[in-house]
Amino acid sequence: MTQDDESLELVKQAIREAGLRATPARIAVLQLLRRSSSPLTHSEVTEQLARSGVDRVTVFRNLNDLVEAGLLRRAELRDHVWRFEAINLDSGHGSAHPHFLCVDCGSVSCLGDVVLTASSQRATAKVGKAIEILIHGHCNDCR
Amino acid sequence: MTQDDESLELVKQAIREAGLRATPARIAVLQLLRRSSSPLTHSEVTEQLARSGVDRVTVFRNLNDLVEAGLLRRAELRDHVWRFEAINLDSGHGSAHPHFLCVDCGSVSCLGDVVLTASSQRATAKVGKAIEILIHGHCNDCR
DNA sequence: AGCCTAATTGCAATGGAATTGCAACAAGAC
DNA sequence: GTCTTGTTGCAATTCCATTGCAATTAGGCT
Repeated sequence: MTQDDESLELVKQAIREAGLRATPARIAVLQLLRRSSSPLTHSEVTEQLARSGVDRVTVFRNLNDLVEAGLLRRAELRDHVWRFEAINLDSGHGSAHPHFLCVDCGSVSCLGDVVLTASSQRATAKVGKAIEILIHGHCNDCR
Repeated sequence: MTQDDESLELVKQAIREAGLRATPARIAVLQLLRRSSSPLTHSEVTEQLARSGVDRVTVFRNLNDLVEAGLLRRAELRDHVWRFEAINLDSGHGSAHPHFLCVDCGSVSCLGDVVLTASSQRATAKVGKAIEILIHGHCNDCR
């Protein structure tokens, strides 16, 4: 079994486990993003998959479906265009933890041990119940 | 001189110092945002100023002009909508501060006094330079 | 106060991302 | 194999943001 066959099976399995059908278009989208070293925009994904005859709208729906299924993450830089990134399951996504989003390259890093000060937690609670903390900035690779 | 006259003069002065003409539409936009306690979207600003007969496009251009002039800040809070916030050098909103975005109703609050713990700041610095902290959650009105 | 010019406005038209409706099609359970 | 239901492709549409252009006006100048 080649490396590609293996990754193909992993991708199929992940899609099915998420409750979606493993269609060629869906597989291609997830595989492309898992292999990409940086988040891709919808049009970048479309461009790649147009050769395989996949429709723009299908790419769009699949990206959204995969986000909803928890296999992709939607990131937004400052150009008002959605970017999509595969979520890597190995790297401890068990408990909720803050993320750092680089507004230059779009990469997302996990900040496992970042927390608010006690007084900040109280201030936040006054406004509502926090479910996610996201820090925007310029990552060290982009400077 | 009333409070309003005073703030009107301050707004006019700020616009002129930025190298722009103090037109009624421009004044209204900046005044509205300086009085708002949270960032407003373009459509929220438009809605407010439509009564005064200001065109959508004019609002748009003025928001952009004022951002370019350094009087407003454009924030992207992950819901794919631009929000604009006055940069007021004397009072809190000048420096970067965290925002709380309700994922239910989309309302935004400013959290002036929320900060990370010292160790969290160090952890963040390892990844990069933070420019905005964003907290998502359910606001108290939506529960 | 009145004039002049460049900045600004309003309106209509345009651009482009994202979405929807629907008929045709295919994945996967039986 | 067949059947059901999720999925796809295409065209049309919605929504947000921007642009071109003629009409208007702010603010410097006399």
